[in-house]
Amino acid sequence: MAKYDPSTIEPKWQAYWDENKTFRVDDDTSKPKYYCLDMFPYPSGSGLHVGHPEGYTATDIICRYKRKCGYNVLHPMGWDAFGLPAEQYALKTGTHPATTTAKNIDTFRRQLKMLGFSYDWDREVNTTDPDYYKWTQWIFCELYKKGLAYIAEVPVNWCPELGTVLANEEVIDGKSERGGHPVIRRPMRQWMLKITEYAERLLDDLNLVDWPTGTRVMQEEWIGQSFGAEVDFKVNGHDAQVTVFTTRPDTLFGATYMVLAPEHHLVGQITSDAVSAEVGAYVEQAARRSERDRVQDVASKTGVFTGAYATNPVNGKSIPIWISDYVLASYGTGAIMAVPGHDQRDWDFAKTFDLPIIEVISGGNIDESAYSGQGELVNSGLLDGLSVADAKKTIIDWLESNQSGQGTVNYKLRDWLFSRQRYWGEPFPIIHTEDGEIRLAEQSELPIRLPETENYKPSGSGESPLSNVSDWVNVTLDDGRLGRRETNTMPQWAGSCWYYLRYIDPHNDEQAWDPEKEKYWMPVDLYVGGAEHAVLHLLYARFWHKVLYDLGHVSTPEPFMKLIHQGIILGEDNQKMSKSRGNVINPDDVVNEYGADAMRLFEMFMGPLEATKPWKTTGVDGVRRLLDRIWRLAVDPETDALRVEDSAAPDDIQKALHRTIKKVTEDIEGMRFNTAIAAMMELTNLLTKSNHHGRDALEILVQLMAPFAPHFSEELWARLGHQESIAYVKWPQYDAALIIDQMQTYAVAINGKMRAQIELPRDVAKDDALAQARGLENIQRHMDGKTIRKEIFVPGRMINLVVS
RNA sequence: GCGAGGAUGGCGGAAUUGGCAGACGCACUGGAUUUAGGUUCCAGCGGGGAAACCCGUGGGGGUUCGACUCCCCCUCCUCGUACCA
Repeated sequence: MAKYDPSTIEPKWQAYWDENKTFRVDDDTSKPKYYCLDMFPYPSGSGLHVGHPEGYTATDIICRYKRKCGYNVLHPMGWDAFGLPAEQYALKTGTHPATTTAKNIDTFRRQLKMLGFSYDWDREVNTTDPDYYKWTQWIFCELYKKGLAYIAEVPVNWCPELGTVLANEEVIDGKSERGGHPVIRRPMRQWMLKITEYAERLLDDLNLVDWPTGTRVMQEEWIGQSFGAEVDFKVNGHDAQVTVFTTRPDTLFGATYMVLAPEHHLVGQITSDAVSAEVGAYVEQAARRSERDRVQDVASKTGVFTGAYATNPVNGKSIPIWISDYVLASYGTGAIMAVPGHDQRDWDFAKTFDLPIIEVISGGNIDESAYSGQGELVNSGLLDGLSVADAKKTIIDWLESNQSGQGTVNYKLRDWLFSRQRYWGEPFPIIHTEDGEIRLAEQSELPIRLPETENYKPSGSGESPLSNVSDWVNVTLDDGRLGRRETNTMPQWAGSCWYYLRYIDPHNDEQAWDPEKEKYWMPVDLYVGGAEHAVLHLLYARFWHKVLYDLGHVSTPEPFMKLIHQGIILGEDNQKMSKSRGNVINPDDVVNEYGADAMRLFEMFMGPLEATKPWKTTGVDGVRRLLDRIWRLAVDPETDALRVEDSAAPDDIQKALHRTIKKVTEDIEGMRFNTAIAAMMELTNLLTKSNHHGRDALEILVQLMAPFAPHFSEELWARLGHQESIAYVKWPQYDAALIIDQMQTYAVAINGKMRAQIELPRDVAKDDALAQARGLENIQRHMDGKTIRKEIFVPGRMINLVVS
């Protein structure tokens, strides 16, 4: 082999790493730890696309670098393998989802190994493995015992076509995200997790983590904390009261009507006979539309008067009670007091139905629009003359002392719908006994395995296919009672909520993980994955983690300290890659043509990690050329002999070498891989141009390349005469003294325009520098006949002469 | 609407955070080597201009000796979100 040939050296070194367990990690607590986590993939049937290796290459570079810096690095990989596609494939072909999943995982693993990622494969986890989901079930038991899991009849997104209930995020425009089938709302018995109980801490503890601001903001908005008050309005002529939530209790005197959500439990009770038909029709119509549909049309307001009135506790005034779908049943109390003077939605509604509008905050013009700014309270009795902030305090005190309400904090966050009507998910460790008890499995009974079956069809009633497997569903308890297993399964999020903990101790069959190991490895230092998980996965995982923290199972309040989202890689046509557009790049093809190291380099060279950027196959030529050139610096392409000399590097090369060490080190730390590669290209260009083959220079360059192009670097390192893998060879250090220039090039400008350059000693005195600059020929020419007004001297950089 | 991010050569992108705009790479052009090249090497490559110079980082204003960088206004793009009381 004369030329650089990735197709022979890459498999060679992958085999070497496998055989020597080069990247196996021990719990060596004498070394500082670094836990670097990739979001594990769903092993789809189509295999890896080029987007996956982007994040994985970035973390692999960090990990390989950290190892060389003496860290004990945990860098694992696994499979988030439950999910609908394998089940749908089973329906179509009869292939068991486990078979499909195993096959897909084999493809993914092969592709990841092909790219030379330094995972500790002994720690691979698979969410569908009973030895894994045993502990997912165990965590559910812990949640249940803590009172955080409950059953509720909740209106859910029922998709008849898929025979399953979908999460809100899986419904787009009233259609299922997968397949585009119609979705309707229907109440169903569901498992819920009380994530709302953790709302405040999930919000506050965002301060403990180093996350992208966009992601933090999204989580904050999703949690949606707002401060306000609950106010009780007595319904006239009924033994009932309507409690509303408002963030503007200061505007209580401006409430001119109330609105209940159509689903509000009091609607039936308070509606007067005269309008019951009309109200009934409106309620029915609202029920047919999904919540998402209902909020589509923000501009126009609809609603119906119930015929009932309520009394404003603060002034005893009677105000009409309406129903409208602009009030959401699932937020706050499902009822509002309407203050059209100071809330645009209420204003729009009041205008539509000709309801009175009263000004209670001065400063706006309520004839034109609602005024939501600051101002002085007016028409508000005891609040008159106060500021908005003071009025809020005063009225909350008044409400509390008059038993008419209290200050509260409200959240947009809702409890987590945690059951799916599917086969291919974790079974709940729950038996419903004939006498109505909900019996949780003992730990010794876990895992509750998925039964083998040929029938994956949804029962149609809404129950999962598991209900078809009667000898699994029906059980007799030790005490002789009969029972039915829970037939719902857990959502795909379940397994991904805690996989990072299982990596710590993946083969433990006594417990989910050893607390001592957890203390050493947690928290995750760096977590890299797609921005599409900014809210759901990351919020759910944080929730579980906090519960586990409260139960003493983990030692840190937050699981993921630093978070980075890799950008999306577009097709060469600047469009999102998709099969239908035919612009998908297959990593296998790229590796075949250019090699894995070139693929890795190019993924990093394209641009900043977090940016969205288009793929360009000819661009791979550039990084491949880098590898070829470095190769030729070390190996004679004619004879395949090493052509390294032991001669010392001249000063300019020495300087460039140490500058490159500095640059690459800092860029890796800052995850600026594109500029790190550019720096190595510059060094390579210099060595090539200088025809320099010094051992010192080459060894350093190979070391710097090692995290980026690991096979290539191992091969050259070995050829350079080293017996050991380069993986743990100490990262090169730069000598700061060698980087300093004794002479520096200054730009000399007149009125800010660069007119000349001058070489000056590093420690040149200002006056000296200015004098020399003034003497330059081109400077003289530009100053001719003008007076110097000001002289700027920036040490090491430039001189600016201001003339007129 | 709201929130976050962005706009720099033909293209992807750099710019030590206020100090020589366009590093590095792709594409392209010219030259050398080669029987040949999707090879290698050398040189060029923002626009205008023989040149001196002039213009140039989405647009407009401002601060400054000096602005891709800071401030104000506007346009467009991408992502997220959407009556949350």
